[in-house]
Amino acid sequence: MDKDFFEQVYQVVRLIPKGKVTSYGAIAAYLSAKRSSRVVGYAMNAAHTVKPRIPAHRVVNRVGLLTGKHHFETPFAMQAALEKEGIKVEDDQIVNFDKHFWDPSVNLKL
DNA sequence: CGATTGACGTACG
DNA sequence: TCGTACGCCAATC
Repeated sequence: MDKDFFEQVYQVVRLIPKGKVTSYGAIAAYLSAKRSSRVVGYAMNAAHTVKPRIPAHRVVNRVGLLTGKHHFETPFAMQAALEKEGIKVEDDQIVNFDKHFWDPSVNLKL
């Protein structure tokens, strides 16, 4: 099994603290593949096929937009999950996204 | 095997 | 400042 890019992505997503969110580009950049941001999103697409469940609801695009909410079991699942963690979501967009933003590299540096 | 799409991001006009 | 175009990697048609 070639724990490829996908495994790495899942690993990072699982490391996202509760009440925090990150972006595809951040994960891609952390994996030194910022140019493959799309692949990160694709990995998330298959995230539901991996175990344990991947908190994909904590992963959004760089503007904090819940672009992938439509891929959840229900479009509300993502927003509900975020709000449940204390993150406000308005118009499918995370409020104070920059404030809730979490970078994988931060976890390492610290 | 070639073309298109996608949960993105950056560059250019 | 806003809108459009392109690139990047992988999977699907």
